[in-house]
Amino acid sequence: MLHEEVVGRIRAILLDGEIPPGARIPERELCDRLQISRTPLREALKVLAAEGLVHLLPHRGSRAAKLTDKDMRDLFEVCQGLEALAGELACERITDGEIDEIATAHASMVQHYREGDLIQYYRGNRAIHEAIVAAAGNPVLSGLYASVTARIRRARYVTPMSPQRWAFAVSEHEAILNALQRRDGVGLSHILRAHLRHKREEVLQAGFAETDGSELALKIA
Amino acid sequence: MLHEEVVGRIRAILLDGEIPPGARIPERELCDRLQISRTPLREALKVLAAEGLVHLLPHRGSRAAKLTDKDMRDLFEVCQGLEALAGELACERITDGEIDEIATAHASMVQHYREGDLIQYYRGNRAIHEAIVAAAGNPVLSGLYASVTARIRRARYVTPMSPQRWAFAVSEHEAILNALQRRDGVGLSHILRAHLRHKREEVLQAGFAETDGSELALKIA
DNA sequence: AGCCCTATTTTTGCATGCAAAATTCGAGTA
DNA sequence: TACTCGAATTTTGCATGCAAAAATAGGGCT
Repeated sequence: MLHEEVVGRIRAILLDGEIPPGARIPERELCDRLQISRTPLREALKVLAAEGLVHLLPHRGSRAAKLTDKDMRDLFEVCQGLEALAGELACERITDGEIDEIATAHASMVQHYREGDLIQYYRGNRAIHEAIVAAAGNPVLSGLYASVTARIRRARYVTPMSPQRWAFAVSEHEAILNALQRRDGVGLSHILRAHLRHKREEVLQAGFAETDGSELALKIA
Repeated sequence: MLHEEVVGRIRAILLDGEIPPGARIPERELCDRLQISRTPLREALKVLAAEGLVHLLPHRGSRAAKLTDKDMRDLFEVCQGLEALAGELACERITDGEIDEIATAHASMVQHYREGDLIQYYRGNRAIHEAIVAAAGNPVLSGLYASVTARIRRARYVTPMSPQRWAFAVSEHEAILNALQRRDGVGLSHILRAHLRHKREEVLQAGFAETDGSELALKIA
């Protein structure tokens, strides 16, 4: 198994919440599961620590990172900046074909909205945001965006929405598509920022800051 | 020696160009120099690879990353976005005391300009940009900024400037300080973007894309 | 019982060793 | 001389083992 694959698999385990935020990362257990020894596992953990997904405590092992409200706010803030930049750049560089693809994805997402399928709606939603970032044609930007969005993915794409809020989010997406089709970079960047600001308020209001295992147990109980 | 220290020291070696871009990273030699074994060294190299400072080639070791013109453009583009965001946030959050500190740093930088001391000018310049980012009060942003700017540091703060260009850069900095003092976030973000765009054009025009050891040898010869 | 101090166990962090892959070197050929 | 093919050497990637630190358990004390 390649180094990048190890990193990817552990990342997935963390993002899925299989190891809940704040919980200790069972080194030995992961070694057994991934069929690797401690050396490559620990290499991967250090990389994930640099990404912010893992906290390393000297001589005390590693824990799945736990996001506070402040972390969440900071991450959304940066995400707004990155998507705004991506929107502007995308409008300069996107091809007609790519716009058509996004329009198709948009239509499909709206269909899921009409059907009330939140899971599929979120899936399409995320694909659109990622397509816009990809259209910016800047791999550095794509990389930072991937790293930042990974950390807020669950909050962003799991939080339930009120019918009003959902309807409004869809209308924002209409505006996003529209600005993209007009290649209005400044307009698109403003809409994206507002769109994400709203999402952030929603997430924080829902109290989605991550808890450690014990608090989680309390919440579930 | 702590893990973070190992990463830091290797990063410094790479940023100083002691191991030139494109050159092979001599594992054994670094082990001797840092007085550590291969295990912690390799952990650090994987982290630096995730940061983009090192390229890992499976079964072929690691090399100091080499920036192409495109990489440089992409990095500056993202840097523009990050500084613009930082400028807006800073105007919302910066204290009067912090503004005074930046004003002092600015005055000192202008003095270095008058004295024609480019090295000291760049040092002060960098301190101001970093202070603005710090004033944004967003550690996630600060982290990404640090990582992006590290990669373009040499290009950004080493390229010589024509007298006209230097004078203009100073005038841009006057405007930056002014916007900050007026807490004009939108204005500041525009100035910062333009400022960085000009710097990027300058750097690319100077042909600062990084070369590998052999090309470097040719340039020096 | 509650608390603290010590002995045992577990876990961490790193050096080392070994198999596999890649690179280098050299002999043989054209 | 230039080139190719193959053996020797070096380097990489990982499993393992060991010393040090931390967590845990247990016994004695108040």
